[in-house]
Formats: sequence, C-alpha cells, structure tokens
Amino acid sequence: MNKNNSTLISETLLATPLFSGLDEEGLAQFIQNARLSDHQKGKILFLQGEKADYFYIIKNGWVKLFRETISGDEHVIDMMTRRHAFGETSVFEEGKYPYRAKVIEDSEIIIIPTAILKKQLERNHKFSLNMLSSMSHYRRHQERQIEHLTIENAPRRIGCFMLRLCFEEEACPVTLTLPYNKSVLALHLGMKAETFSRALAALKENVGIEINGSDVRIKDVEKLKAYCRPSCSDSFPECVMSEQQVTSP
Amino acid sequence: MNKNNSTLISETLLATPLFSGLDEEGLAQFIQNARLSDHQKGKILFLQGEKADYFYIIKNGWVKLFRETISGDEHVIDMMTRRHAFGETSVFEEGKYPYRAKVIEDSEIIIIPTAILKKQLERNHKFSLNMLSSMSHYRRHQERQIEHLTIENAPRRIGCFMLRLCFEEEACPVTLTLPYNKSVLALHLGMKAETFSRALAALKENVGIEINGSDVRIKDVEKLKAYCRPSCSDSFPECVMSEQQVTSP
DNA sequence: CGAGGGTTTGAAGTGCATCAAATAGTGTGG
DNA sequence: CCACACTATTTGATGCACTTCAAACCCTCG
Repeated sequence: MNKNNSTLISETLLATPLFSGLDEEGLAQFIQNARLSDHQKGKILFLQGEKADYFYIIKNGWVKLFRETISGDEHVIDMMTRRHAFGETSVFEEGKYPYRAKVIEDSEIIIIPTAILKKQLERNHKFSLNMLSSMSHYRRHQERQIEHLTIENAPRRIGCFMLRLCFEEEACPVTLTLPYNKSVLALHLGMKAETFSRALAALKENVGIEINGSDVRIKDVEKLKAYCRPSCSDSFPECVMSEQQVTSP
Repeated sequence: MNKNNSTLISETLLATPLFSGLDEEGLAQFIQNARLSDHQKGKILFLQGEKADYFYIIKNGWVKLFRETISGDEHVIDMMTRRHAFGETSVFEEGKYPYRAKVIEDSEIIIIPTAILKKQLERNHKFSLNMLSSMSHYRRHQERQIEHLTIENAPRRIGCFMLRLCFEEEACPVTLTLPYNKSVLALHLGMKAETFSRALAALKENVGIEINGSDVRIKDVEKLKAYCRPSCSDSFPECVMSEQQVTSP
C-alpha cells in the first residue's frame, strides 16, 4: 500500500462517525490493515451467509444491500454511499453476512478485516462507544422506515425521501438529483418501479415539483413538508434533520 | 428497598442479556439504584420527547411502545415483555424518549436511572459490549420486520409471528396463546384489526389452524412453515430460531 | 343486567401490484 | 457518428389486498 492510498484511507475513516475521535493507535490499527480499491458497477461484494472476513467503508459511489426471497422477490435493505460502513455487524452474526452487497455505481471502497474490528471492540472502549452510537442512529433510521412503510402512502414516502436529501440546502427553491436509478430507489422505498413513476407524477400534481430525468426541482419546500407532515409522527423539521449521519447497516 | 425486592431485581437483571456476564461491581451499581414497582394496565410510563431520566426492564407483563401521527394514526413500534429493556437508547437521543410507552397488561417493572447507564457505558467495557450485542440483535429484528412489511401479505405476517411464538416448543401439534389483545397485535404487524381477523380466518382455511379466542392450536407446524417460507429471505427455521432474545427497542 | 370494549362480518372503495406495451435513454460496435 | 441492442422509465388496463365504514356480536366486569 503506498503512502498516497494510506492518506486517502485515513481521510475517509476520520470523516466516518464510526471512527471519529478515535485515538491515534486505534485508528492506526484500522488504517494499517485497510485496503482501498476500485469496484465497477455490477460487482457483487459478498453474498448472504458468506463468511464475513472483511467489512467495508465507501469512499465514493453507491452500494446496494439486499436479500432475495425464495419466490424471487428482491428486498433492498439499504443504499450505502460515501462514509457509510457496512458488513461490520457480521461480528454479531456468527461471522456471516446477513445480506448481499452489490456495487450499483462505480465505487471506491475501503476494505478492512473483521478480525481488526473484533480486536478493537475488545480492547478499545472508545471505539465500542462509537459503534454503539452509530448503531443507535441506524436503529432510529430503521424505525422511521418501518413507520413510513406502515402508515405513509407511496407519494409521501417519496416526499419524505426528497426532504431528507435536500435538508441541508437552505435555499428555496431547491434542486436535487435522485441517487442511483429510479427502480432501485423504488424498491428501497418499498414500492414497484411503476408505482414510483406514478407517485412522482402525483407529487408533481399536488406540490408543484418539476422532474427532469433524475433531477428534481422543489419549488416550494414548505409545501412539500406540509404535504408529508400529517402522516409523520416526528415533528418536522426534526424528522428531516436527524437523518444526516446514518452509518451502520 | 427491602432485601426481597433486591433479590427479585437481581434475578431479573441476570436473566436479561443486557446485563448477563457483568462483573459483580457493575451489576451492583444497577441493582442498588433499581426500583421494582407494579403498574396497572393503562398506565402511561412516558411520552415521546419527554426527558429520559429512567430506563425500564420488564419483570412481568406487557408494555406497548408507540407513536402517534398528526393525523391521529397510531404506530406500534414494539411490544415488550419479561426480560425486555426499553428506554435505554435515550442515552443516544439527546436524553429524550423517542416514543411513548403504555402498560397494556398489569406489569412488574424495574426502573433504573439513565445516569447509571451512562456511567456504566463510560466505565464498564463489558457492559458496552453487552449493549452493542443486544442492539445488534434488535437491529436484525427490525430488518426482518421491514422485510415482512414490504414483501409479505397479512396472513403470512401473522404466520411468521406465530412461528416465532412457538419456536421453542418441539411438540407437534403446538398450542399457544396470542399475547395481549388482537387489535394491538394487528397494529404491531402493520395491519388493521379487521384485516387481522380475516387473515386469521384465511390461515384457518389454508393451514388448518384452530382458533379459540386468544388460543391458537397449530396442528401441523411444518405446513405453517411451508406456507410462510416462499416470501421469507431467511432460511427456515433460522428465521424462526433467531428471534429468541430480542432485548433492545 | 346493562355498558363498553374487543372482535367479527359485510359491502364498498382505494391504492398498489401486475401484465403488457410504448417510449426514452444509454452504451456498443461498425 | 450513426444504427442497433439493451436497459430504464412511463403509460394504460385490470385485478387483488387491504382499508374504511357500518353494524352485529361477544365477552367481561361493575
């Protein structure tokens, strides 16, 4: 591993909540054993049930975590992007990955042996707390997802997703680009691609959103919030605000 | 607090994964500051957003964790029973409860100040690891719930729930009692009470289950498994097996 | 016994899925 | 740089699962 790579890895890890605030030595343990590599769209990183020798942190790109049912349906557990870590919970799953991972946009990914993770968990209290914190954040994220699936309809689920995407922008109107392709996004939000398409059209109708391929222009953010609010148990903008750093799958 | 209570508390805590294997001193910290008390059906333990000074462990009974949307819909996050802990993640939520808790069957509950939890998290590595492990278990539980909501229909969701309830029985046929009342269970499984009722009838029709009030007799467990399997990404009986110790909400 | 919650049943409506086909968008090799 | 192939997206028509509203029934408990 050359120096350049080492620097790149260190930068990414430091920006990932899982590793933030770690002491020099602990961080060094991870960095020394990390490997940065490029992966093309379509690459399967691992299968469900496979022995989990490594966990992953994304430097750039998109990875889809998913499962398949016996009857062939695909369930998208989550979409991961830069600074997201995944596969790290295999430590608690008898050393096996509980889902599949597929690269869906060309990505730069950092790979670290789970053995290092295990050792740090045993020895480095600060790291355990970090992991606890990021797991807790993710738990909240999942709770919200469950709630949305249960009580929100398709257009509102998309609306909430877009609000999360644009929450950091303060300008009104807001322009944003939908990540990855629409069919995957649809599955991630628990609907079929056709429904997604129609629901987008409904949003266009009801809250005056403009859509151009993957680009979305929200002319009136408040109107979108008002549209989504009635079925959201979290108070806005808290619901929108607190999604920022989801790090653990 | 009398000695008797102290013993009862200690017994329950030891049986709760969150505290299992803790050193004497750490355990004593919790026990010394714990309070065991009875709560009647209907009692609200805390509201969403309330300052979280305490967390809870159930010794006996049932507690419902839920939220309400602006439009008045209720979302049941989870149902907790003996040896389940809840409210403990408020430590990571700016010290506030992220949901409401209501007693739905007369219960004996252990209450411990979150301050103790915080201190132990800071100082007691073993306890942190316990919490990490139980959080990880709960995460899996949530994942499965999300998956079920997305790809399983109502009868199958109920079937999976019953399989989980009866997984420890080895005898066929199996008789079990549905916990708490059916309308709450329905909401917990993401459907309305009417749908629940009709779905039960469908199960009766398709897999030959006998229903008598809250008592369910599964005449052929394998048939039920076969009925649920096609839409389940986990392999049976793993899916059924691994639900046993869910401790963290 | 009567009141009130929980549960079931019926009829009608809604939202999403499904199937099918048309259209737009993307990448490839000639 | 264009033609072709392939994939992603949209649109339409139809069906099914769940919800909604309403009423009846059932159970429990004062």
